[in-house]
Amino acid sequence: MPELPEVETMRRGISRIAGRRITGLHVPRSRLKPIRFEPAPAAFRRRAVGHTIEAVERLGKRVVLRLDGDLAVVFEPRMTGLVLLAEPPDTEHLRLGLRLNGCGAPWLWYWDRRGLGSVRLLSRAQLQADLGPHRLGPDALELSLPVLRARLGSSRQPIKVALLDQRRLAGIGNLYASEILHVAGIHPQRPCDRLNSRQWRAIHAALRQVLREAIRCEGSTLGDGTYRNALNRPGSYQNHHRVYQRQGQPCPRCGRGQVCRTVQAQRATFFCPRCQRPGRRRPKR
DNA sequence: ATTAATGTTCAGAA
DNA sequence: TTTCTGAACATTAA
Repeated sequence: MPELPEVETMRRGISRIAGRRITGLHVPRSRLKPIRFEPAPAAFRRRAVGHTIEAVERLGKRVVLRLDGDLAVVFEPRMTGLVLLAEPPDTEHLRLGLRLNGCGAPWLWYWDRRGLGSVRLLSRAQLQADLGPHRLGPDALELSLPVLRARLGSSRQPIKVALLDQRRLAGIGNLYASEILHVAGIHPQRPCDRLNSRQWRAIHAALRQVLREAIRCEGSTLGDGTYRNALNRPGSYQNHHRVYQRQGQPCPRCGRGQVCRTVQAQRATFFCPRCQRPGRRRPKR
């Protein structure tokens, strides 16, 4: 579930570790199936220990520690991964600890309940090959309106589905796609290539508004309570959700429509059928 | 007890 | 080229 706002919150929460050196690695033994670890823990330890964290960055939905020596540690939380400076929620699902030099919180943890995420140590070349611009589109937060339109405008995909494509633009996931389109007043099934300039402007504005507000709230902690910031505290944007997982409830915008749940590309989509009209068919000549 | 649902990414197919 | 489908995994709710 961590999407751009949650991952950005993680990044900010651990940014203070910049300048510290990795002095050790702890990989808890567990009965669970191990997460994707690259390279294997022994080689990871050999190559990472001794290097200094020069910067803490975000690439789409991933947290990247830039190390000296052209190395990078990439955390990819996918569904349930957390990057923490505080004590993890439990030890059962703890996957990795990085010991750092200096006083204060000397451990950086990676915790992942479902274990779909990964931790990788990559060279600059590997990072470029795996997460370069041909694999990841421009960051959703820094996207200008013309770039947004250039990257989505000619697609025949429904707008909701296109917003989730990380090669087109990076950072938006299932929750925020529904929220953004509700704020923009656009039906999620509308094909990209049939949106007009006014509608692209609305999507661009809504995208920025929703993501910024969600970051301010430190992300959304859903019902299962999995997502936490780096200090193991929940976000609060779930209290501002307009449509996500609110099917059957009245639309907070018009007050009259009932929020609908549908499925697109095997993912749940939420929208108000009254505020988000499918739009007219192409005018007859 | 079984099944569905959860959301992200990738491999492989259409 | 573009788009679509299923699998990966752990847990909870129905």
